[in-house]
Amino acid sequence: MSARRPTSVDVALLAGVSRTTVSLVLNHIPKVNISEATRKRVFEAARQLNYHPDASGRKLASGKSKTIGLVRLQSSEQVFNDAFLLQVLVGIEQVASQRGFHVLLKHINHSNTNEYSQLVTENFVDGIILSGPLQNDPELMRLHQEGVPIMLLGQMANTDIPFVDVKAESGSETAVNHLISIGHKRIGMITNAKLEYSSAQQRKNGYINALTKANIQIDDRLIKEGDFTPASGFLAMKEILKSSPLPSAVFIASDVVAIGAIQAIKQSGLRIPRDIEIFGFDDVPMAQYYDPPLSTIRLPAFDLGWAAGDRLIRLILGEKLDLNGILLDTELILRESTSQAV
Amino acid sequence: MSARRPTSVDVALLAGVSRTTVSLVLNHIPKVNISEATRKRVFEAARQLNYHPDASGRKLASGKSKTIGLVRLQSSEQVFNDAFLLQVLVGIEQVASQRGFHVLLKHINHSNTNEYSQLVTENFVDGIILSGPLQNDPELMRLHQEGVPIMLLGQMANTDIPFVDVKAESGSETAVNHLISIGHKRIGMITNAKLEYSSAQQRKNGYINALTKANIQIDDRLIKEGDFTPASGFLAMKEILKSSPLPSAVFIASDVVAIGAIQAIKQSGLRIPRDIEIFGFDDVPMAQYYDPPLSTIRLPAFDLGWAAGDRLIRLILGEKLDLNGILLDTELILRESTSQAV
DNA sequence: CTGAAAGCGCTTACAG
DNA sequence: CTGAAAGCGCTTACAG
Repeated sequence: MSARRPTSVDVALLAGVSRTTVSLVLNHIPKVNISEATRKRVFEAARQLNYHPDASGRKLASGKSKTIGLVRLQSSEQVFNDAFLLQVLVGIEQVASQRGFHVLLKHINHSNTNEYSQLVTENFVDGIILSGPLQNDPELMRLHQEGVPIMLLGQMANTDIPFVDVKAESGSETAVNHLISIGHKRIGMITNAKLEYSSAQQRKNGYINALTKANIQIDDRLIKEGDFTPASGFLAMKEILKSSPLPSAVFIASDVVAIGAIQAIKQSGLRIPRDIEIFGFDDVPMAQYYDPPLSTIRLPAFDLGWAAGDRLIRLILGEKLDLNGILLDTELILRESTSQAV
Repeated sequence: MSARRPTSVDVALLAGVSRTTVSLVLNHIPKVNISEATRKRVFEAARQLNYHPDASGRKLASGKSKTIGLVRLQSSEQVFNDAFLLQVLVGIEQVASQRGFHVLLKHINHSNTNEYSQLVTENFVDGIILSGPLQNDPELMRLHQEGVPIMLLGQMANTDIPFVDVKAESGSETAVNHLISIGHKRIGMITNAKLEYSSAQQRKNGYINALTKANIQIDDRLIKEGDFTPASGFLAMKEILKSSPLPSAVFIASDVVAIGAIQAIKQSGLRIPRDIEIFGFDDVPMAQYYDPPLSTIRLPAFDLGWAAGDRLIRLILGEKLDLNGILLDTELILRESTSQAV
């Protein structure tokens, strides 16, 4: 940059006050009586010099970085297909920017989970949002023990780490109940991910619950695992299509995985929903443009991000949270991939 | 956090050296002769105390934040549909983490473009990557003039701001040439975005070039504007379908916009590619799962992110770039949304 | 209503 | 081969 950056000293000099006053005024510290006239002079001087406080100076003195880290445990391929993440991200960003926080993004492979702790141990961020927590992550537990503000997007069993999640289990149950209500008895399932992801286990539980309550026998041969990608859905559906008799409906716990499964069905010459009905999960923006448009469970992705950001920031600011975790509702979205009639 | 964070003083004390030496050793400063024995002691002390240098202290002293900002000019709705962004993001992240940089993400609405300059004027980041530059952004020019390291993902006319972009114009031309080569004479187009985005103008230019060189008259009634979303593609295609005679093929400069257009075509009872052929652009991960799978122009999204990150970091480190801008190649991907035969 | 001073935790010439 | 010292630009008790 040209010239020298103006510092708070320059502003103080120009306004004829101390640096203390400059800081007090510019940061809008409440409960300090500073005359209107003085405030005016400070603001004017700052404007005139085009002064912007240096982030690192502020950070060092205050101990706060005003930055939150969004950490995501996923491989690159998984990320590429994550239509959901963007909405969450925007939710986080919006609440963060409202509160004067910045968002740092970090993708981590499973292999080196400890890489993200660096963010926090170097005081680079004031706290982190961990998306897609694994059921067993010792590094995470260590950080939590040390008092690092952490917000889980998802859930972890046997911990008191605060979280924001969606009622995935009841969402799945609703989906499968709907399939049962329109007459299906043989219902397959493809998970959204490996079961070590909490979201995968929850969604599967909902499926099991619905069938069990309806006294329908669980058939393990109709349950396959996806792993976030369309390709995994394609493969899983190929497997399911080998079973006999075929299921009349398949609940796929991820819209993105579902698109691959749909292609497998079409390639085998079957029609949706005539020959086989499909139910998704997530309601990604594209789902209504699938052919046929996908019945699914809407996840409030933006709200999820917003809530996680909001609660993490409150934690950072030292507020006590009323609840350790909150669960957002899902919504049943019926489109043409399932039959309308009862 | 429990206890007090260990500082470099603690390490120095334990290792029996000065803070200078601690800093020199831990940062692997080249060209300083420090005995192996001393180095060992420092490393051991740091390990023992679980010492991690504080980012803000380092930042303040060195003047470098080791962070780059990724700024994206888009509305929320546009972001939600941006399948492309994630791949770019991962590319940027990977090169950044290799070089020890972090990535800060910021989405900005057109309305307040000056919001992103704050990142840089507060020294929060060492430089920024601006994705989706508008053709007229005075704030950007100001930052560039001040010497702020900026890397454009896309291009801006009449500036010498460094950029990384894709050969979009020739990519479009290739796509349309292909359509011409298989016999189409009446070819429509839907842009990916409003023409104030450089990428939109480039892609349209390629379309115009191809038609012109083939001596096909441009028919403005067959050219509609998209704006990143499937919904915009749906609407644009509805318009095109009102024209008579109908085009036999439509080039849609965005796969995401194309999915909406495809739905409009199906709703009108026409078949793809039998009645109308569709050519996309971007090759988003989902494109091969469209029905029919979409012929498109592949954008090297990851490479684009990687190159932008790499070059920005080199700029930040004070290296001279050989070229002010680089252009990556696209690739023709033929699938079933266009007829195979010549 | 406002200021002088200490301190946050590093890096980096400079000196020897 | 290593250290003493200054300085980066803020904030924040403390004092008056």
